[in-house]
Amino acid sequence: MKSRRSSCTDSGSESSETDSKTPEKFETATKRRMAANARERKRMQGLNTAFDCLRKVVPQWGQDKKLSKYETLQMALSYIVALNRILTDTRRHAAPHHQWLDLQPENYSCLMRYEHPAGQEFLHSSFPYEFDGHHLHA
DNA sequence: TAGGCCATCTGGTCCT
DNA sequence: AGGACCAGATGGCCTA
Repeated sequence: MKSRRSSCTDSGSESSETDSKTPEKFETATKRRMAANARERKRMQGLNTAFDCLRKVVPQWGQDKKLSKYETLQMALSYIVALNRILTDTRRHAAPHHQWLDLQPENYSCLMRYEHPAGQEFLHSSFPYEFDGHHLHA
């Protein structure tokens, strides 16, 4: 755990003046700030854990380089779109005796919760990578 | 050394 | 009132 700030740390030295008019108020404000900082650290750690989980299920460029957060989100998005297309194509060509393949959208819609700001149009954009089962190729 | 990425702090806003 | 969430600021680490 490294502290990135040298000038203002958990000491709460930047509490507002109104909160620190008396030593008691200063102390409570400091404690509140420290507690808030700790909560924020924990929240961000949870977020990073979620990113790590996502990295494990998303195709990687290679074993050596870890995807950045932004890249992870972009890759997950593209990957989901690609999987959705595979499912759609499979359903279209599946023979009747392959009913296990005939998934209904509600059965995998949990994978499609992401809504791109650009709207539904995004879902029809093409997956920009080739996936060989383990790695992606541009 | 510049730029990218990241962790942390902080104050504001919203929600319970 | 207090916690969750968010975005901006800051500064450290790493790589080309």
